[in-house]
Amino acid sequence: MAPSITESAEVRQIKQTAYHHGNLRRAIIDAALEAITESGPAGWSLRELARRAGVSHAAPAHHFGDKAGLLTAVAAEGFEVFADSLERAADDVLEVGVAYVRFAIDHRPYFEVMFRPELYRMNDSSLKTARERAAHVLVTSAGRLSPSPGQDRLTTIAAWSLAHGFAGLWLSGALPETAHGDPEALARSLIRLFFGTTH
Amino acid sequence: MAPSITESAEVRQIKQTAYHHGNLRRAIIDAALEAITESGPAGWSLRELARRAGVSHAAPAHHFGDKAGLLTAVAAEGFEVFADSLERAADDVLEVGVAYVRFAIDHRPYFEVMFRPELYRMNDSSLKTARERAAHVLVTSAGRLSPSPGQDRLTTIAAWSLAHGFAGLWLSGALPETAHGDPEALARSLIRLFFGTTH
DNA sequence: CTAGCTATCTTGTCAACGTCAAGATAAGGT
DNA sequence: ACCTTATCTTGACGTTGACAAGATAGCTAG
Repeated sequence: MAPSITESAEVRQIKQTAYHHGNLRRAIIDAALEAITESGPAGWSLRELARRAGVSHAAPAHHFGDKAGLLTAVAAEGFEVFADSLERAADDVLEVGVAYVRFAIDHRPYFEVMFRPELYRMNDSSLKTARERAAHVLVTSAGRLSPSPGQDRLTTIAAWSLAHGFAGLWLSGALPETAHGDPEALARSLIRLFFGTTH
Repeated sequence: MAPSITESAEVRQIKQTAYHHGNLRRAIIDAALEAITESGPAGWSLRELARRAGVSHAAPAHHFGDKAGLLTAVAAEGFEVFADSLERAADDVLEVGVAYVRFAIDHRPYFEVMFRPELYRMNDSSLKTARERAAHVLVTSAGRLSPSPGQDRLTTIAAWSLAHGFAGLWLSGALPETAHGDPEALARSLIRLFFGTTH
């Protein structure tokens, strides 16, 4: 550290009084993810995020425009991580479902924004492409499970609903006490129960 | 103004300038349901609801305490309508699932609050009893579907997840274009697909 | 190396918000 | 007829999202 000549990036990261933050965009998104984890996608303010990042109250606006803009960025990033996770499991249909549930639990703040379209702007291009990338994995992998050729569509929606519903119920704490334990293992059992014991 | 004899209830309902509203609690909840339908469970203000009901900005506080109090009342009422709907279908397991989805779509504003515990206070007693009443129907009816006696718990969670997930995906508009049409008929097909053709 | 250009951040402001406190009004029982 | 209580209003305070204008610094051309 402590470079002698120029105000390098390292110095800027350390001293909080610097005029330029260095990577405020990332810092605000990270602060938003933290805040969403603590109190949901609406339990915080832009000004609070700015305070956490050590900048003035109007600084975030330059990067995101407004609150919906920030949530659009969060949702877009979420769909990208989501699509990556699903694609990594795309070979095995069971694992796609497990990856769906694991994403919701491991990346809860993303998940809580992504499926709440009224919070952000769905016409964002990077968001749309990532979203379609994730949907593609779901449709192609779940279609393989179809018992009869005419039921691809139905089977896909069913598998998707099962994973999505379990994730949502788990996150909202609505499941009865008997459902405690490891959510990933439980999800695996659920999917197996439905699609036979092919795995 | 200047009523001749008595300020009857009819008069009070008509003239908006009356000091007492008549049934402000109901009016505010109804206004909240409307506002949630239009812009989600966070896209409105208490003051806006007061304006819609034609009362001053602080009037709602007397009935609900604060915003979370109002949302608690909405959630409690929602769980009661929900439990009623499920109980009415409790004979037929397939119909319980259909009733679940239909409630989410027909009473969307309730549904959007009920499964977001961070919005309200879960320790409300009337809310808890209605919530347990609904859960009881789900557990007992879905348990009957279990293929083997040891899998009651898993079967219940699976059926619940399927209905809940389909409802949530439908409401958020996340399903692909191929899934358009009548959601109730689609839900019926989904449940049949999973639990065999016993119906 | 320096002059200016542009991205980035700050400061100041505004209307609207949730909440509280204090007062006004009406309803209903004694 | 009174008066107690529930209901609603008025006014205020600190906070919020958004906007406008100014300050600062990194970058590029000359």
